[in-house]
Amino acid sequence: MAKIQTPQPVRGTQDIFGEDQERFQHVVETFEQVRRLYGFKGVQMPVFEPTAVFARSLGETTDVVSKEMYSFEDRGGDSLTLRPEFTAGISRAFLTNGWQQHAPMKLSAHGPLFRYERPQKGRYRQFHQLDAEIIGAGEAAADVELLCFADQLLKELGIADGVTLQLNTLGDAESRDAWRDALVEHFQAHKADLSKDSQDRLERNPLRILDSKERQDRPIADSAPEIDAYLSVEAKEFFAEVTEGLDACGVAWTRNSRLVRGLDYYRHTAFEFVTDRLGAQGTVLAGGRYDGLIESLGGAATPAVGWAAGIERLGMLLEDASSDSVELAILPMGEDATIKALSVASEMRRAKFSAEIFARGKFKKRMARANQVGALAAIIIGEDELASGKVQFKNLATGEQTALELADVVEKMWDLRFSDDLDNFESHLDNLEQEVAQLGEGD
RNA sequence: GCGAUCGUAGCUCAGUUGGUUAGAGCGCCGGUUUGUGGUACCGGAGGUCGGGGGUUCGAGACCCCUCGGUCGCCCCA
Repeated sequence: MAKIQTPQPVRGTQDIFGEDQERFQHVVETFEQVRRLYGFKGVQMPVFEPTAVFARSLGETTDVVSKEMYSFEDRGGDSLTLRPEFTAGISRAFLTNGWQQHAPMKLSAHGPLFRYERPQKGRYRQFHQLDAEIIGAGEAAADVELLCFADQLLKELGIADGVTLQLNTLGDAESRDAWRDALVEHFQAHKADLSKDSQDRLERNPLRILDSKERQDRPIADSAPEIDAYLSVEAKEFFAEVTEGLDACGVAWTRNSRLVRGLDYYRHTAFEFVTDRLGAQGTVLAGGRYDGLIESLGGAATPAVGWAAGIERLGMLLEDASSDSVELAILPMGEDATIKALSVASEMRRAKFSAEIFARGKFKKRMARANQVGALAAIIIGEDELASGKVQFKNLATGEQTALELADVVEKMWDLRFSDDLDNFESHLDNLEQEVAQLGEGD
C-alpha cells in the first residue's frame, strides 16, 4: 500500500487527552451538577444550521458573519454553517418546536463551536462552551438567577478567586438608541484625536470605542457620556432590580459602564466574568439579555437572557486536574493466571470497583505501575493462588499482604475506598478551614 | 486580515564562525533480580532536525516559500 504524508491536524483544532481531558471533563461535570440545582434542562442542538440562523441573528453586518463563520454549501446546494454559538440555534429551536408553550424555559447545553479565527492560547477554531439560557422571561429575577448560576459554577470549580463579575446595563431600546446617538456625537467631535482603528469603529460599531485598548483613545472614551443619563425610568428600575437581586444572593459584582455588546439585539443587562490570568483572552464567562433576537429570527417578540463560557479557558484556570484513578490492580503471572485475572477483573468491576490488569513486562515493573496509577490495592495471581483458590491481596498504602477469597477482597476494597474517601474529605475540610481563617484575617 | 517570535527523540532542551555516523536529561523497554512498589549500575529502542525549494564541495545552522505553535493587534456572537 502506498504511504502518504501523514496529514496534519487542522489549524486551531486540538486533540484533548490526559490532563487536559481531565480538566475538560471536570468542568463539564461540574456544570451538569450545578445546572440541575438551578433547574436548567439540558438540550442537544445540531452542530450545523442553515446559515440564515446565524447570519440573520447577528445582523449580517460585521466581520463576524462575513469572515469568521464556517459556512459551506451542502450537496443539495443549501448554505449551512457550523455553529459559532449556541444562542441563535437554541432560539431557532424555541421557535421551530413551539417551545413557547413551555415559556419561561431554562435551558443548558455544551459542546463544540466553530469560528474561523487566528488561534491563540485559549482561542481555537474548534472550541467548546457551556451555555445557559432563559427564554421567555422578561423579569430581572431571571437575570439574577442566571448570574447566580454562573457565580456558583465558578465557585464550585474553585476558580472564583481572581475572577470578577463586571456588570453593565445597555438599557431598553430607546435608552440604548439615545445613548448611542450621544456617543456618536461625542466621538465625532473628537474624531481627529481617535486612533485609526477607532475612527473605523465610529462607522461600524461606535460602542466598541468605549473599550478600545489604544492609549490615545482612552481620554476620549473615558469622557464619553454614560448610559445612566439616558436610561428610561423603566430601564433604570430594571437594572436596580438586578443589582439588588445579586446583592441578596451574595453575588459580588462591579459596575463597568464601559462594558458593551457588539450586536443590536442586546438590551439591559450585559456582563462578563473576567480574569487577568489568561492574557488577552481574559473573559471566562459572558452574556446578557437579548430581548431582540427571537423577533429577528421571525418569531414573536420574546425576552431572553443567557451566557456562555469557554470550557478550555475554565479548564486552564483549574488548580489541578484530578485524574481518573484505578482502584484495584490485578497482577497475573503466567497464562493460566491471565485467564483468571480476566474473570477476577470483571467480577470486581461488576462490584463497582475500577480494576486494571497489568500483565505485561517484568513483575517488578508491573507492581511499580500499579503504584503509579494510584491503586489502593493489588491482587496477585500465580500458580500458588490458582491451586489454593485464594489470591494475594496487597494494600499498597501499608504494604500489608494477605491471602483472601474473592468475596473477602470485595469487602476489603469497600473498607479501603471508605477510608480513602474519608482522608480526602478531611484534607478538603482542612483546606476550607485554612481559607476561612485567611478570610478572617483579611477583614 | 496585520505584527512579532519560535519549530531538533514521547517531554524539556543542547548542537560553537556551515564540516565526518545529530547529542543530553527525564520518560519508555530490557538486564543485574522470570513472585513484589525504592535506589544504584549496565544495556536498548526511539529523530522525515515541521515541510518544500535554493546557495554550497558540504546545510539542523544561511536565503526564499509554506505549514504549525506562542504572544499581541483586529474581531469577539
